[in-house]
Amino acid sequence: MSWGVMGEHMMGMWGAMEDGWRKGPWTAEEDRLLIQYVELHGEGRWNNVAKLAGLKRNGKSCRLRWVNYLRPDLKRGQITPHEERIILELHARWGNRWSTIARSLPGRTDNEIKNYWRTHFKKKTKSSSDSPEKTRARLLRRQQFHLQQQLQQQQQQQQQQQQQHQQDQIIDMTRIMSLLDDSENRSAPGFEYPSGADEHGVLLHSMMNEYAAVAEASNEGILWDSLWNLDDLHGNYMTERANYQHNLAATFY
DNA sequence: AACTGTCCCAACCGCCGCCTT
DNA sequence: TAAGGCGGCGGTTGGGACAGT
Repeated sequence: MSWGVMGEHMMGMWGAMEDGWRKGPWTAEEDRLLIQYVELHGEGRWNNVAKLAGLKRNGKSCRLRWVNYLRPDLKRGQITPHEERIILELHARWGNRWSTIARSLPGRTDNEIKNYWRTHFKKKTKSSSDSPEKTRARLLRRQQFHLQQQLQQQQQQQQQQQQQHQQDQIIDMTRIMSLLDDSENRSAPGFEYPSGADEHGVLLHSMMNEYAAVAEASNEGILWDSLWNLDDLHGNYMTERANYQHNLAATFY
């Protein structure tokens, strides 16, 4: 049963309007009204939605629905290995600043990344007690399930791909610039990075060179692989960083 | 077949900072 | 300058789907 249909079914229960506002799952009709509102008035001024669109939802609920679900530029489907690595990398640097992390992943929401981190981190700590076979089987099943979902979403994504490609190139440069900032901040008082991270600067320069080398190719896959494979050239740094990530994560759970 | 555990995701809640008046 | 409103953010919850027992 879809959320929309279910929402309609549950109007009586969920729809109970404390303070005059509806809560719970959104119906297809509510979605339609919200999309219509944003098309006409743009994002923001969410408290006006009730007045102008006739929705019995408060502003926060409308904003959340739009940002996390209805926005046309959202990327559906499973988090890719590249995205996963970016999440790990940025989480190691910024901690639970999900919205900040989300800004580096076009089409992904803070909510999505937050959910992903929680479930996958929990899985990792827990699965240490599982047998490797069990873990593999579970992952395989899940991959098959997601593959089916991806096929359905492929067509939709193809339409967005061209726009996405341009955006990704901007993000690549943003990443490099933020690393530059980070590199500068390392000398700032109070900054602590794991020992062995001296190669950070070298890594950064390698990335810059690599970026310049592959930029001409204008191939997203090559670009990202080149950037991320650099990690493997800096084993010590990565080991230290992994420890750092582990310790950081441990402070959150 | 029924129950249990796990994964995943949508949605809500409460807090905080910014902006406007 | 203070107060109130609003939007953004991170944490948490609830529940469906699915697999394992």
